[in-house]
Amino acid sequence: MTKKEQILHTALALFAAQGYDRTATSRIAREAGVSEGLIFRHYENKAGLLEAILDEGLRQIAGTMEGYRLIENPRAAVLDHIRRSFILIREQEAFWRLAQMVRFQPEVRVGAAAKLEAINGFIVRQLAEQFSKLGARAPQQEALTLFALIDGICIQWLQAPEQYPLEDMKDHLINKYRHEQYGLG
Amino acid sequence: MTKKEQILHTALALFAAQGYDRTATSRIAREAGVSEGLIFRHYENKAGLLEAILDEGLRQIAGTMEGYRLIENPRAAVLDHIRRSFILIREQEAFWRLAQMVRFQPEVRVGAAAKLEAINGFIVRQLAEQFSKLGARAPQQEALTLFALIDGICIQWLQAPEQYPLEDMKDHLINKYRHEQYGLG
DNA sequence: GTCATAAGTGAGTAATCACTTACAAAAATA
DNA sequence: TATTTTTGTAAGTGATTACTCACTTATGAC
Repeated sequence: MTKKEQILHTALALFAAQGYDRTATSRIAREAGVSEGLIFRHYENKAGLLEAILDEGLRQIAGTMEGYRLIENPRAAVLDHIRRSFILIREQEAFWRLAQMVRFQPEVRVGAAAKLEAINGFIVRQLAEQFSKLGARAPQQEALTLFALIDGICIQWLQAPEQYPLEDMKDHLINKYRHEQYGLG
Repeated sequence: MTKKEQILHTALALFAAQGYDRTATSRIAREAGVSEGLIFRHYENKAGLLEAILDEGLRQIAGTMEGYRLIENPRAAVLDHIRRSFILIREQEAFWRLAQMVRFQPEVRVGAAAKLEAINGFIVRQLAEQFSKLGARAPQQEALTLFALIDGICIQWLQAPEQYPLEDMKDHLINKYRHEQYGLG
């Protein structure tokens, strides 16, 4: 791992644990084992470091959420989306925690919001298409519902990872969406 | 409005708009039309001011969520919960935005987390009871699902209040939970 | 009216922090 | 080998900020 990567990695861990504003660049440097100046050699400023972290995380999310259209059966596609989402939740805990904290920070919204909204929009559109194929009366709302549900579960879990029954919720969700009849409603 | 209330009110607005750490106490004082020293006469420190704000918000939420047990019909109770939740979302926008931002901040979690979790626990328990009466196979998971869903919708809306179809989602949710058959699944 | 307490002010301060700068070592390039 | 570029460091620095303190003004209680 290069020192530049070391900085990124350490900053993610500290930002996620204490918050962006409460993490001093001097602390990042110390824990990463580099001089403080090096941070500003590799990244324009502290905000630039944050944006690099978010970019890297979003890149991985986009990667995981790629193989969408490959699945023909719409119900299988929805279930696959749920499974992939829970994998991402578990694998990227620090990133999600950081993302949650800076989500409403105006400064950040400018930089990373566009990319995040692009991914979100893509996912919701894909989901809506699947729900449409399943005969849902309001596919758009169904898609937004599932999206919000996964988001909400992720947040609840982040708040108490050792207590929240994440695995149970995944099974419950999959079971729910395996049998749901959208045409009836 | 007393100057103490003025401080609280102004601080909520600024914290919600810019974030807790990015809001200087000098700024709060200026916008509230008081001297900076007065803030520390009425509140022990900046964190104490934040806690007072959160306490006040939680008090109102607890109030709105009180009249629960009054409703006999379990399905009506669930629908009532959904309606009350959406009212709270709309009425307390600034509070929710602030709550979202500080939700993962360790320092805050110590103070306000206990109260919030008490309210959340109460709500989830009530919901689980209603779902149980409705014959749900997994009432606890059903309750957590609805809770996470509302939480997720709130967050999505907060992120783009002018674009997110909050009213549509409320109608969709109510319609969904009006007809849902929990015993089948 | 007097006194005690509460409300309010504003200038000051110690500490923190993001960022700079001057310089050195290492690596790449020729 | 000589030179240019990249990577790295250590010691600042100016600005910001939460909080204090000495002091003044208002509010009751008796």
